[in-house]
Amino acid sequence: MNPAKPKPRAQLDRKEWIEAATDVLAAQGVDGLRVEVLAKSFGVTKGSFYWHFKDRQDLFNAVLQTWKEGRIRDINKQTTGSPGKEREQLHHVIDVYSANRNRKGISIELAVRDWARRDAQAAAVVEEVDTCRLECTRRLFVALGLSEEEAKSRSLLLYAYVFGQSLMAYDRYDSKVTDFRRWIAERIVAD
Amino acid sequence: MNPAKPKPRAQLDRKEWIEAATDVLAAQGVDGLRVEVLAKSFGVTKGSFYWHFKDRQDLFNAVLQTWKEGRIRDINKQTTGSPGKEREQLHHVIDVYSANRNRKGISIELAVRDWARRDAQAAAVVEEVDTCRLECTRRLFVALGLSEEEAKSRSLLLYAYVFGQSLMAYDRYDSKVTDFRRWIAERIVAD
DNA sequence: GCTTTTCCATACGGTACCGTACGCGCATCC
DNA sequence: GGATGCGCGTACGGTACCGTATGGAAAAGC
Repeated sequence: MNPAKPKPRAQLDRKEWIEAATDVLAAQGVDGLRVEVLAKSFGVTKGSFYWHFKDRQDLFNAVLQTWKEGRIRDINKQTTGSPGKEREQLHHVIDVYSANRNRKGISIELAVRDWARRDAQAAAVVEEVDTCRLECTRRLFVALGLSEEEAKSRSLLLYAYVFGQSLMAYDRYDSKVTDFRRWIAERIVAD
Repeated sequence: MNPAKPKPRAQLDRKEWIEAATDVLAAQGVDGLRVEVLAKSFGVTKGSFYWHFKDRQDLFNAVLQTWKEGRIRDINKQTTGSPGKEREQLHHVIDVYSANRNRKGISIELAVRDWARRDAQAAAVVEEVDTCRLECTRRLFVALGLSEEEAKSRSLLLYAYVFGQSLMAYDRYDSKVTDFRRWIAERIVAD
Protein backbone atom coordinates (compact mmCIF):
# COMPACT_ATOMS: atom_id res chain seq x y z
CA MET A 1 0.00 0.00 0.00
CA ASN A 2 2.66 2.43 1.01
CA PRO A 3 4.98 2.60 -1.98
CA ALA A 4 7.78 4.21 0.09
CA LYS A 5 7.92 1.19 2.36
CA PRO A 6 9.72 -1.72 0.74
CA LYS A 7 8.17 -5.14 1.11
CA PRO A 8 8.69 -6.61 4.60
CA ARG A 9 11.60 -8.88 3.70
CA ALA A 10 10.88 -10.11 0.24
CA GLN A 11 14.20 -9.14 -1.33
CA LEU A 12 17.76 -8.89 -0.20
CA ASP A 13 20.05 -6.09 -1.18
CA ARG A 14 23.79 -5.59 -0.90
CA LYS A 15 23.48 -3.75 2.39
CA GLU A 16 21.85 -6.65 4.21
CA TRP A 17 24.47 -9.06 2.97
CA ILE A 18 27.20 -6.74 4.19
CA GLU A 19 25.61 -6.34 7.61
CA ALA A 20 25.22 -10.08 8.09
CA ALA A 21 28.74 -10.64 6.83
CA THR A 22 30.07 -8.17 9.37
CA ASP A 23 28.33 -10.06 12.16
CA VAL A 24 29.89 -13.31 11.01
CA LEU A 25 33.26 -11.61 10.72
CA ALA A 26 33.01 -10.47 14.32
CA ALA A 27 31.97 -13.89 15.56
CA GLN A 28 34.16 -16.15 13.47
CA GLY A 29 36.87 -14.14 11.78
CA VAL A 30 37.45 -13.77 8.05
CA ASP A 31 37.96 -17.45 7.54
CA GLY A 32 34.49 -18.10 8.89
CA LEU A 33 32.97 -15.87 6.25
CA ARG A 34 31.61 -18.43 3.76
CA VAL A 35 29.12 -17.52 1.10
CA GLU A 36 27.14 -20.72 1.27
CA VAL A 37 26.87 -20.48 5.04
CA LEU A 38 25.91 -16.84 4.86
CA ALA A 39 23.27 -17.62 2.28
CA LYS A 40 21.83 -20.37 4.45
CA SER A 41 21.52 -17.91 7.36
CA PHE A 42 19.20 -15.87 5.12
CA GLY A 43 17.31 -18.94 4.04
CA VAL A 44 18.42 -18.51 0.45
CA THR A 45 20.99 -20.21 -1.75
CA LYS A 46 24.24 -18.80 -3.05
CA GLY A 47 22.51 -18.09 -6.32
CA SER A 48 21.31 -14.97 -4.59
CA PHE A 49 24.76 -14.05 -3.33
CA TYR A 50 26.37 -14.24 -6.74
CA TRP A 51 23.71 -11.95 -8.07
CA HIS A 52 24.66 -9.16 -5.66
CA PHE A 53 28.40 -9.81 -5.55
CA LYS A 54 30.98 -10.75 -8.11
CA ASP A 55 32.66 -13.19 -5.78
CA ARG A 56 33.77 -13.63 -2.18
CA GLN A 57 36.46 -11.00 -2.47
CA ASP A 58 33.86 -8.51 -3.59
CA LEU A 59 32.03 -9.04 -0.31
CA PHE A 60 35.29 -8.65 1.60
CA ASN A 61 35.98 -5.31 -0.01
CA ALA A 62 32.48 -4.12 0.70
CA VAL A 63 32.70 -5.10 4.36
CA LEU A 64 36.02 -3.31 4.72
CA GLN A 65 34.79 -0.16 3.03
CA THR A 66 31.63 -0.03 5.10
CA TRP A 67 33.58 -0.54 8.30
CA LYS A 68 36.09 2.13 7.39
CA GLU A 69 33.49 4.76 6.62
CA GLY A 70 31.58 4.02 9.79
CA ARG A 71 34.66 4.29 12.01
CA ILE A 72 35.80 7.53 10.45
CA ARG A 73 32.33 9.02 10.75
CA ASP A 74 32.12 8.00 14.41
CA ILE A 75 35.47 9.31 15.49
CA ASN A 76 34.85 12.64 13.83
CA LYS A 77 31.47 12.93 15.50
CA GLN A 78 32.98 12.13 18.89
CA THR A 79 35.90 14.52 18.77
CA THR A 80 34.77 17.72 17.10
CA GLY A 81 32.57 20.66 17.69
CA SER A 82 32.63 20.89 21.46
CA PRO A 83 35.34 23.33 22.54
CA GLY A 84 35.92 23.16 26.27
CA LYS A 85 34.82 19.55 26.47
CA GLU A 86 38.03 17.97 25.23
CA ARG A 87 38.68 16.01 28.39
CA GLU A 88 35.19 14.51 28.38
CA GLN A 89 35.56 13.57 24.73
CA LEU A 90 38.81 11.77 25.40
CA HIS A 91 37.25 9.84 28.25
CA HIS A 92 34.36 8.97 26.00
CA VAL A 93 36.69 7.57 23.35
CA ILE A 94 38.19 5.31 25.98
CA ASP A 95 34.83 4.28 27.44
CA VAL A 96 33.31 3.34 24.11
CA TYR A 97 35.76 0.49 23.72
CA SER A 98 35.84 -0.57 27.34
CA ALA A 99 34.97 -4.18 27.97
CA ASN A 100 31.34 -5.18 28.40
CA ARG A 101 30.22 -2.12 26.51
CA ASN A 102 29.91 -2.13 22.76
CA ARG A 103 30.74 -5.83 22.64
CA LYS A 104 29.93 -6.13 18.98
CA GLY A 105 31.97 -3.12 17.95
CA ILE A 106 34.96 -4.50 19.81
CA SER A 107 34.60 -7.89 18.17
CA ILE A 108 34.51 -6.36 14.73
CA GLU A 109 37.49 -4.19 15.55
CA LEU A 110 39.58 -7.17 16.66
CA ALA A 111 38.49 -9.34 13.77
CA VAL A 112 39.43 -6.66 11.24
CA ARG A 113 42.81 -6.15 12.88
CA ASP A 114 43.57 -9.84 12.88
CA TRP A 115 42.51 -9.92 9.26
CA ALA A 116 44.87 -7.04 8.54
CA ARG A 117 47.83 -9.07 9.73
CA ARG A 118 47.53 -11.31 6.67
CA ASP A 119 45.72 -9.20 4.06
CA ALA A 120 47.11 -6.08 2.47
CA GLN A 121 43.70 -4.59 1.71
CA ALA A 122 42.56 -4.91 5.30
CA ALA A 123 45.89 -3.58 6.51
CA ALA A 124 45.49 -0.48 4.36
CA VAL A 125 42.02 0.14 5.75
CA VAL A 126 43.20 -0.28 9.33
CA GLU A 127 46.03 2.13 8.69
CA GLU A 128 43.63 4.73 7.37
CA VAL A 129 41.34 4.37 10.35
CA ASP A 130 44.23 4.45 12.82
CA THR A 131 45.72 7.54 11.25
CA CYS A 132 42.39 9.31 11.39
CA ARG A 133 41.73 8.38 15.01
CA LEU A 134 45.22 9.28 16.19
CA GLU A 135 44.91 12.62 14.47
CA CYS A 136 41.56 13.30 16.14
CA THR A 137 42.79 12.62 19.65
CA ARG A 138 46.01 14.47 18.97
CA ARG A 139 43.97 17.59 18.31
CA LEU A 140 42.10 17.14 21.57
CA PHE A 141 45.32 16.82 23.57
CA VAL A 142 46.76 19.87 21.86
CA ALA A 143 43.62 21.80 22.69
CA LEU A 144 44.27 20.87 26.32
CA GLY A 145 47.61 22.62 26.12
CA LEU A 146 49.99 19.73 25.55
CA SER A 147 52.90 19.88 23.14
CA GLU A 148 52.69 18.23 19.73
CA GLU A 149 55.04 15.47 20.80
CA GLU A 150 53.21 14.67 23.99
CA ALA A 151 49.86 14.86 22.26
CA LYS A 152 50.99 12.28 19.74
CA SER A 153 52.51 10.05 22.39
CA ARG A 154 49.36 10.10 24.46
CA SER A 155 47.20 9.36 21.44
CA LEU A 156 49.28 6.27 20.74
CA LEU A 157 49.07 5.19 24.35
CA LEU A 158 45.34 5.78 24.43
CA TYR A 159 44.48 3.63 21.45
CA ALA A 160 47.04 0.94 22.15
CA TYR A 161 45.62 0.61 25.64
CA VAL A 162 42.05 0.54 24.43
CA PHE A 163 42.62 -2.23 21.90
CA GLY A 164 45.03 -4.16 24.07
CA GLN A 165 42.66 -4.15 26.99
CA SER A 166 39.96 -5.72 24.88
CA LEU A 167 42.09 -8.71 24.06
CA MET A 168 43.21 -9.51 27.56
CA ALA A 169 41.55 -11.88 29.99
CA TYR A 170 41.73 -10.29 33.39
CA ASP A 171 38.20 -10.52 34.68
CA ARG A 172 39.40 -12.73 37.51
CA TYR A 173 42.47 -10.63 38.15
CA ASP A 174 40.69 -8.55 40.73
CA SER A 175 37.15 -7.51 41.55
CA LYS A 176 38.12 -3.86 41.45
CA VAL A 177 38.88 -3.87 37.74
CA THR A 178 36.48 -0.98 37.24
CA ASP A 179 38.52 1.17 39.60
CA PHE A 180 41.72 0.21 37.81
CA ARG A 181 40.24 1.23 34.50
CA ARG A 182 39.28 4.60 35.93
CA TRP A 183 42.80 5.09 37.24
CA ILE A 184 44.29 4.17 33.89
CA ALA A 185 42.01 6.52 31.98
CA GLU A 186 43.08 9.33 34.26
CA ARG A 187 46.74 8.47 33.76
CA ILE A 188 46.28 8.68 30.00
CA VAL A 189 44.14 11.81 29.84
CA ALA A 190 44.97 13.89 32.88
CA ASP A 191 47.87 16.06 34.11
CA MET B 1 79.31 -42.57 15.27
CA ASN B 2 78.08 -40.54 18.19
CA PRO B 3 75.23 -42.53 19.71
CA ALA B 4 74.06 -39.56 21.80
CA LYS B 5 73.35 -37.58 18.65
CA PRO B 6 70.12 -38.66 17.00
CA LYS B 7 70.14 -39.07 13.25
CA PRO B 8 70.31 -35.77 11.35
CA ARG B 9 66.66 -35.52 10.42
CA ALA B 10 65.48 -38.97 9.55
CA GLN B 11 62.48 -39.05 11.87
CA LEU B 12 59.95 -36.58 13.11
CA ASP B 13 58.79 -36.41 16.66
CA ARG B 14 55.95 -34.60 18.39
CA LYS B 15 58.12 -31.63 19.25
CA GLU B 16 58.96 -30.80 15.66
CA TRP B 17 55.33 -31.00 14.64
CA ILE B 18 54.41 -28.63 17.44
CA GLU B 19 57.10 -26.14 16.49
CA ALA B 20 56.08 -26.09 12.86
CA ALA B 21 52.44 -25.83 13.86
CA THR B 22 53.24 -22.82 16.03
CA ASP B 23 54.89 -21.12 13.09
CA VAL B 24 51.86 -21.71 10.93
CA LEU B 25 49.61 -20.48 13.71
CA ALA B 26 51.57 -17.25 13.88
CA ALA B 27 51.48 -16.74 10.14
CA GLN B 28 47.96 -17.88 9.29
CA GLY B 29 45.93 -18.20 12.45
CA VAL B 30 44.26 -21.33 13.80
CA ASP B 31 42.14 -21.79 10.74
CA GLY B 32 45.26 -22.03 8.64
CA LEU B 33 46.52 -24.92 10.71
CA ARG B 34 45.73 -27.89 8.44
CA VAL B 35 47.26 -31.28 8.98
CA GLU B 36 47.69 -32.13 5.32
CA VAL B 37 49.34 -28.78 4.63
CA LEU B 38 51.59 -29.12 7.65
CA ALA B 39 52.61 -32.61 6.58
CA LYS B 40 53.44 -31.37 3.10
CA SER B 41 55.73 -28.73 4.60
CA PHE B 42 57.72 -31.58 6.11
CA GLY B 43 57.67 -33.54 2.89
CA VAL B 44 55.66 -36.33 4.45
CA THR B 45 52.02 -37.35 4.30
CA LYS B 46 49.41 -37.12 7.00
CA GLY B 47 50.01 -40.78 7.76
CA SER B 48 52.92 -39.49 9.81
CA PHE B 49 50.82 -36.89 11.58
CA TYR B 50 48.19 -39.34 12.70
CA TRP B 51 50.90 -41.52 14.15
CA HIS B 52 52.08 -38.75 16.48
CA PHE B 53 48.70 -37.16 17.18
CA LYS B 54 45.24 -38.50 17.80
CA ASP B 55 43.64 -35.82 15.67
CA ARG B 56 43.79 -32.13 14.86
CA GLN B 57 42.50 -31.11 18.27
CA ASP B 58 45.32 -33.07 19.88
CA LEU B 59 47.80 -30.87 18.03
CA PHE B 60 45.90 -27.77 19.11
CA ASN B 61 46.12 -28.75 22.75
CA ALA B 62 49.83 -29.50 22.45
CA VAL B 63 50.51 -26.12 20.83
CA LEU B 64 48.59 -24.33 23.56
CA GLN B 65 50.33 -26.18 26.36
CA THR B 66 53.77 -25.59 24.91
CA TRP B 67 53.05 -21.91 24.44
CA LYS B 68 51.71 -21.54 27.96
CA GLU B 69 54.70 -23.15 29.59
CA GLY B 70 57.14 -21.10 27.55
CA ARG B 71 55.44 -17.82 28.39
CA ILE B 72 55.26 -18.57 32.09
CA ARG B 73 58.90 -19.63 32.16
CA ASP B 74 59.94 -16.46 30.33
CA ILE B 75 58.04 -14.02 32.48
CA ASN B 76 59.35 -15.58 35.65
CA LYS B 77 62.90 -15.45 34.35
CA GLN B 78 62.48 -11.80 33.40
CA THR B 79 60.97 -10.54 36.64
CA THR B 80 62.64 -12.34 39.51
CA GLY B 81 65.93 -12.53 41.30
CA SER B 82 67.29 -9.05 40.69
CA PRO B 83 66.39 -6.82 43.63
CA GLY B 84 67.16 -3.21 42.87
CA LYS B 85 66.68 -3.69 39.15
CA GLU B 86 62.89 -3.59 39.11
CA ARG B 87 62.66 -0.56 36.85
CA GLU B 88 64.98 -2.10 34.28
CA GLN B 89 63.00 -5.30 34.35
CA LEU B 90 59.75 -3.49 33.72
CA HIS B 91 61.25 -1.65 30.79
CA HIS B 92 62.55 -4.93 29.47
CA VAL B 93 59.07 -6.47 29.60
CA ILE B 94 57.81 -3.59 27.49
CA ASP B 95 60.72 -3.71 25.06
CA VAL B 96 60.44 -7.42 24.39
CA TYR B 97 57.08 -6.93 22.76
CA SER B 98 57.87 -3.67 21.05
CA ALA B 99 57.36 -3.67 17.33
CA ASN B 100 60.18 -4.81 15.02
CA ARG B 101 61.68 -6.84 17.82
CA ASN B 102 60.59 -10.38 18.51
CA ARG B 103 58.32 -10.34 15.46
CA LYS B 104 57.59 -14.03 15.71
CA GLY B 105 56.75 -13.95 19.40
CA ILE B 106 54.32 -11.11 18.79
CA SER B 107 52.65 -12.94 15.93
CA ILE B 108 52.13 -16.03 18.06
CA GLU B 109 50.80 -13.93 20.89
CA LEU B 110 48.23 -12.23 18.68
CA ALA B 111 47.23 -15.45 16.96
CA VAL B 112 46.64 -17.19 20.28
CA ARG B 113 44.59 -14.28 21.58
CA ASP B 114 42.44 -14.19 18.49
CA TRP B 115 42.02 -17.91 18.83
CA ALA B 116 40.96 -17.43 22.45
CA ARG B 117 38.07 -15.26 21.38
CA ARG B 118 36.33 -18.29 19.92
CA ASP B 119 37.78 -21.27 21.75
CA ALA B 120 37.32 -21.97 25.44
CA GLN B 121 40.53 -23.98 25.74
CA ALA B 122 42.63 -21.21 24.26
CA ALA B 123 40.81 -18.66 26.40
CA ALA B 124 41.67 -20.59 29.54
CA VAL B 125 45.34 -20.71 28.58
CA VAL B 126 45.43 -17.00 27.83
CA GLU B 127 43.82 -16.27 31.15
CA GLU B 128 46.44 -18.31 32.97
CA VAL B 129 49.27 -16.56 31.19
CA ASP B 130 47.74 -13.13 31.72
CA THR B 131 47.20 -13.75 35.41
CA CYS B 132 50.78 -14.88 35.82
CA ARG B 133 52.23 -11.93 33.94
CA LEU B 134 50.09 -9.36 35.72
CA GLU B 135 51.11 -10.86 39.03
CA CYS B 136 54.79 -10.67 38.11
CA THR B 137 54.71 -7.02 37.15
CA ARG B 138 52.52 -6.20 40.10
CA ARG B 139 55.28 -7.46 42.38
CA LEU B 140 57.81 -5.29 40.60
CA PHE B 141 55.69 -2.18 41.00
CA VAL B 142 55.12 -2.95 44.66
CA ALA B 143 58.86 -3.37 45.12
CA LEU B 144 59.21 0.13 43.71
CA GLY B 145 57.06 1.41 46.55
CA LEU B 146 53.67 1.72 44.88
CA SER B 147 50.43 0.74 46.56
CA GLU B 148 48.72 -2.54 45.74
CA GLU B 149 46.00 -0.76 43.82
CA GLU B 150 48.32 1.35 41.74
CA ALA B 151 50.63 -1.61 41.10
CA LYS B 152 47.73 -3.58 39.71
CA SER B 153 46.46 -0.69 37.65
CA ARG B 154 49.86 -0.08 36.13
CA SER B 155 50.30 -3.77 35.35
CA LEU B 156 47.04 -3.74 33.44
CA LEU B 157 48.04 -0.61 31.59
CA LEU B 158 51.45 -2.03 30.77
CA TYR B 159 50.23 -5.22 29.18
CA ALA B 160 47.22 -3.71 27.48
CA TYR B 161 49.50 -1.12 25.91
CA VAL B 162 52.06 -3.70 24.85
CA PHE B 163 49.55 -5.93 23.09
CA GLY B 164 47.48 -3.10 21.71
CA GLN B 165 50.52 -1.41 20.25
CA SER B 166 51.40 -4.53 18.30
CA LEU B 167 48.09 -4.59 16.50
CA MET B 168 48.06 -0.99 15.42
CA ALA B 169 49.33 0.40 12.15
CA TYR B 170 51.04 3.66 12.94
CA ASP B 171 54.37 3.39 11.17
CA ARG B 172 53.43 6.30 8.97
CA TYR B 173 51.96 8.28 11.82
CA ASP B 174 55.22 10.02 12.53
CA SER B 175 58.92 9.37 12.04
CA LYS B 176 59.57 9.90 15.73
CA VAL B 177 57.60 6.84 16.81
CA THR B 178 60.63 5.58 18.71
CA ASP B 179 60.64 8.69 20.85
CA PHE B 180 56.92 8.31 21.49
CA ARG B 181 57.42 4.76 22.64
CA ARG B 182 60.10 5.86 25.05
CA TRP B 183 57.83 8.54 26.44
CA ILE B 184 55.01 6.05 26.89
CA ALA B 185 57.21 3.50 28.63
CA GLU B 186 58.26 6.19 31.07
CA ARG B 187 54.68 7.18 31.70
CA ILE B 188 53.81 3.59 32.54
CA VAL B 189 56.84 2.75 34.66
CA ALA B 190 58.10 5.98 36.17
CA ASP B 191 56.98 8.40 38.91
C1' DG C 1 67.07 -64.64 12.61
C1' DC C 2 62.62 -63.97 13.66
C1' DT C 3 59.36 -61.09 15.75
C1' DT C 4 57.81 -56.73 17.27
C1' DT C 5 57.58 -51.98 17.20
C1' DT C 6 58.24 -47.61 14.96
C1' DC C 7 57.19 -44.43 11.50
C1' DC C 8 55.34 -43.37 7.40
C1' DA C 9 52.78 -44.13 2.48
C1' DT C 10 48.65 -45.23 0.02
C1' DA C 11 44.01 -45.39 -0.70
C1' DC C 12 39.43 -44.44 0.46
C1' DG C 13 34.92 -42.32 1.84
C1' DG C 14 33.00 -38.23 3.33
C1' DT C 15 32.23 -33.11 4.02
C1' DA C 16 32.36 -28.35 3.11
C1' DC C 17 33.23 -25.06 0.18
C1' DC C 18 33.85 -21.94 -4.47
C1' DG C 19 32.34 -20.39 -8.82
C1' DT C 20 29.59 -21.11 -13.13
C1' DA C 21 25.77 -22.33 -16.21
C1' DC C 22 21.28 -22.26 -16.71
C1' DG C 23 16.40 -22.15 -15.78
C1' DC C 24 12.19 -20.15 -13.87
C1' DG C 25 8.72 -17.19 -11.68
C1' DC C 26 7.42 -12.57 -11.11
C1' DA C 27 7.19 -7.70 -11.69
C1' DT C 28 7.49 -3.83 -14.89
C1' DC C 29 7.14 -1.26 -19.08
C1' DC C 30 5.52 -0.29 -23.37
C1' DG D 1 -0.04 -9.15 -23.26
C1' DG D 2 4.41 -10.13 -25.07
C1' DA D 3 9.22 -8.65 -24.09
C1' DT D 4 12.62 -7.56 -20.65
C1' DG D 5 15.25 -7.75 -16.60
C1' DC D 6 15.45 -8.72 -11.69
C1' DG D 7 16.13 -12.06 -7.88
C1' DC D 8 16.77 -16.45 -6.84
C1' DG D 9 16.95 -21.90 -7.25
C1' DT D 10 19.18 -26.05 -9.19
C1' DA D 11 22.81 -28.60 -10.77
C1' DC D 12 27.43 -29.38 -11.77
C1' DG D 13 32.57 -29.80 -11.71
C1' DG D 14 36.37 -28.95 -9.02
C1' DT D 15 39.36 -28.29 -4.79
C1' DA D 16 40.83 -28.76 -0.23
C1' DC D 17 40.42 -30.85 3.72
C1' DC D 18 39.54 -34.65 7.87
C1' DG D 19 39.93 -39.12 9.69
C1' DT D 20 40.49 -44.24 9.04
C1' DA D 21 42.19 -48.57 7.35
C1' DT D 22 45.80 -51.01 5.83
C1' DG D 23 50.34 -52.13 4.22
C1' DG D 24 55.25 -51.99 4.28
C1' DA D 25 60.15 -50.95 5.21
C1' DA D 26 63.46 -50.45 8.51
C1' DA D 27 65.17 -50.50 13.10
C1' DA D 28 65.02 -52.67 17.83
C1' DG D 29 64.50 -56.28 20.95
C1' DC D 30 65.16 -61.15 22.36
